[in-house]
Amino acid sequence: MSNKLTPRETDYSKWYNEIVVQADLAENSAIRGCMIIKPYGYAIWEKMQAELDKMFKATGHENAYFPLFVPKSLFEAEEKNAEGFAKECAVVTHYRLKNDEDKPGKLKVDPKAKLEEELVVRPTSEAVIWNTYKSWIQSYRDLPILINQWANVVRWEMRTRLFLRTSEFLWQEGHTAHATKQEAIEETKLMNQVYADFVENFMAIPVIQGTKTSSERFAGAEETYCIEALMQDGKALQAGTSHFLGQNFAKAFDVKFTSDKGSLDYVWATSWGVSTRLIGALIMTHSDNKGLVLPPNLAPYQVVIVPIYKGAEQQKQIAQVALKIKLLLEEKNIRVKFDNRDKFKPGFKFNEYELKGVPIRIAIGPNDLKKGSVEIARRDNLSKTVISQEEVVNYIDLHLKEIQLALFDKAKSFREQKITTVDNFEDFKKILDKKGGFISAHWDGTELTEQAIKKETKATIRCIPLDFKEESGKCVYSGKDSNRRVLFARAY
RNA sequence: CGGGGUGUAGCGUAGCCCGGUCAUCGCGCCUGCUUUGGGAGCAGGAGGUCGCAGGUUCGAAUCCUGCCACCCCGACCA
Repeated sequence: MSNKLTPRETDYSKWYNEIVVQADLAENSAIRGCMIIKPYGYAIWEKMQAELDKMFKATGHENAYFPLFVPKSLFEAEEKNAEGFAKECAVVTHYRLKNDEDKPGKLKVDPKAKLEEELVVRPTSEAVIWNTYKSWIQSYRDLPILINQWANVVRWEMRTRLFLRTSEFLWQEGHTAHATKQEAIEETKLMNQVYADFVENFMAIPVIQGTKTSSERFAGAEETYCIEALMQDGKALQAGTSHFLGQNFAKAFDVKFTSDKGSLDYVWATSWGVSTRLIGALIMTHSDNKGLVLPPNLAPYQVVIVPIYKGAEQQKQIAQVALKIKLLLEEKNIRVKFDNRDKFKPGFKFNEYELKGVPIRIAIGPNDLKKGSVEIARRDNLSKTVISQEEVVNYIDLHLKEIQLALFDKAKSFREQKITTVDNFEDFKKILDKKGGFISAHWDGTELTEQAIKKETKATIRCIPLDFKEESGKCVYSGKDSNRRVLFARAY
């Protein structure tokens, strides 16, 4: 934490490792790819959780919790879903260890403690949850069920990437059950909209809403809505998904209900989730070479006060001013940290809080005591100004809001500038290599073309934007007719 | 699983080709004094199975063999 760090532009892990998270447990490579989220990083996640939770509640959802283990027989019930995840499942086969006779002091798996049925560590919870819903649903009066779960899941990826694709990650997964197809589709869209609102308003990350092509769709879904963001290095990131699951899970788990007309029907389902991947998105959208840049709405503390003093007497005087300002700010619900540690010098602290992305820093020194002033520094544009102590509360209140908007605007204009409309494959490849970002192009709608483009360029169709305009044209690859453009990009 | 690379103190590294006061340097850590408006200075100090196991040799971080681990690129990633 206290080393000098000189991050390179796209090598985020180099320094957020130090401040937010540790990529893996160096001592134990068996669990490489798992995250250790340090307190500061976790505080950001807690803030995200809190805000999302409010939005879920406001749209009628409740929290619940389901088991970590999924019996294999349940897991395989929905075929497509099982097939999609099968290759990345951690599986529990035994439930006991015993002393190893051959190696004193060591343990080994007790072969007698083999489980009758293997347990899959959930890569997602549809199976356990729908197995439960079966017993909860009989009548249309039991519907809808609108439940969210905060949990960890495990996906044994061949290749992990800090925050973006870790072996274990934290997320929320919503699982809803509905009486009608229409209602389930509405729910799917609504939650995608909730995600878009959260990511744009709290995280200050502009997103594009759209639907996935069939090949990019969630295993077992009939339609996948998503929000796609663009990182500073020009690569796209899927920031959240909301799935319309049709009746696939209801059929797999035999979940039927008696409708208000007396018929026996299968239930309609949705699921939706966002994960700690969003922290990665946050970092890769706003950060600069000095470290993180946090939007005020998510910063664990929005303001840090750093005292500058010589000697204990002066430290005491400055602390008085600092604490007074802290109280006044807190009355306005502004989150403030006063860093009065004597072990570190001001210059060191300045750099540390820039690395941590604290939106506003207040410095108070002997000059300020004399003049009744403070120095204010903004993290987003690194500007500094001196204002009087009376102005502080209003000034900061105003500027926190301004920083929030400024971050969003900056990210949005960056993204707009990185969306390129392209009409032939030569340009497609050129833009992809030289400029990156999203490419808006015509596509003939076939999986064949999609795969061919992916193979040749590594670009995939990120989404079919919801707000597309009807427009006739020719597929950028095959030259066949197309009536709308889709967004391609190289993605994480 | 293929192709390439790397393993030396908490972190980052030099040394390896050509074996012999070689275990180097920086950061960090500890103690003391001076410092404090942008990552402090000086002085002193602690910290090492040189990835592991064999082999060659009077002598191995260095050469040979085997193994292990990690990184990058591919395959894979709803």
